[in-house]
Amino acid sequence: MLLEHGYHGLGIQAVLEAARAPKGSFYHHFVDKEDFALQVIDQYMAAVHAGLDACLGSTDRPPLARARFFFEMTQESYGREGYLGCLLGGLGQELSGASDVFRLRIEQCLSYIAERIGATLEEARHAGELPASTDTAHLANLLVDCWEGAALRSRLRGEPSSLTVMLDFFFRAATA
Amino acid sequence: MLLEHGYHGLGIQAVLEAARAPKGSFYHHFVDKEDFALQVIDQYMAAVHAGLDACLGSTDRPPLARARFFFEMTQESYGREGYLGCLLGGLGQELSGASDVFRLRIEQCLSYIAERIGATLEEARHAGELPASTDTAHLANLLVDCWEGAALRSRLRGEPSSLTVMLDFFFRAATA
DNA sequence: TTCGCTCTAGACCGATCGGTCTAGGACCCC
DNA sequence: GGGGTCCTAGACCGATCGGTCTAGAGCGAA
Repeated sequence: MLLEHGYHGLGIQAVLEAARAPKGSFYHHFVDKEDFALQVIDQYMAAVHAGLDACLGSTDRPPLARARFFFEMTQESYGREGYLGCLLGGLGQELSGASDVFRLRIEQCLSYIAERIGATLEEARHAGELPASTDTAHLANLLVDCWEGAALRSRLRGEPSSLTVMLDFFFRAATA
Repeated sequence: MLLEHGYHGLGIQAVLEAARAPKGSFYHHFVDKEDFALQVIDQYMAAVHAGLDACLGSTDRPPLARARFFFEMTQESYGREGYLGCLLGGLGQELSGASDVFRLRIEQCLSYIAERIGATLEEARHAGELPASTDTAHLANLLVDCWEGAALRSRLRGEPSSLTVMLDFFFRAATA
């Protein structure tokens, strides 16, 4: 719901109705709306963490394919939710002009993802999949940024082609 | 203000105070809040249109450099506003899950920008700056998407390096 | 002078907002 | 049985929300 309506567009009342929970319970579990949203982000990141572990930690693919696989799995999860894109991108855009708490948290999340991808890209570099001169940390951050842009476009169009086009372009260019 | 606070985070009262306008005037000029925001988008697009004309229409640079110049000028305008990123990206992320009016309008705006950039990339292709096999329409859409992602990251960090890194990567890859 | 149009002005409205607070149920331990 | 903890429950609160509405000022044309 937070992804669909955004932070300000989603009222507490609607959350309660969707969860069939009374207000007392909400404020027992969360300090306030901000805390709720931050916890939703944490939960989202737990899922991302699990996805990173599953995709990057496996050994049945070479490193570069493992990095790509993570994004392909992410694309599938978007599809299951109607191509509403990425929660981090959504909240990041909505809230970073007005809230440093969210801005820094979301920057931290994206940096974490880039760091994990970067480690795999470094493996790919050592394995000769990427040019030896590649700065894999920079490349990973660039990939995450471009992915967020493609996710926005996927969201606007309600379909996934921008994601696939971006991945194709990116991985072809990175290996050149 | 719409860029800083987002649509729902910005109340009419704050707009009125900033503009030193009374409510009667606001509702005289705009049907409702949605109309106001759509008009802000139109105004933003008028500025983008002017920037596209100025950057793409000039003849003192080759086509590819003209395309890049548009994004560099855009980056400068972001800088003047404190690196809050792109209004279209911001509103697109905030509103497209809940409002088809905004989703379609913003998709239209981004497509228009891509179309204009695509025409210049087509010139670049004819001039031999891009491989003959390049699908310039696809490439332009990809550039706009990646730009939006880099703009989000610039916004989160409050600085422009993601924009420059993305442009460098993109233009190097596109010409390869 | 009168009329019509454009625009400003702000009081007012009902609804919704996020959050506070009191009450009570369930469970466990002494 | 009593006390403590955890949690549910929802009435209540003041503030803000987007929008409506009435009044009036200014201007130009007839």
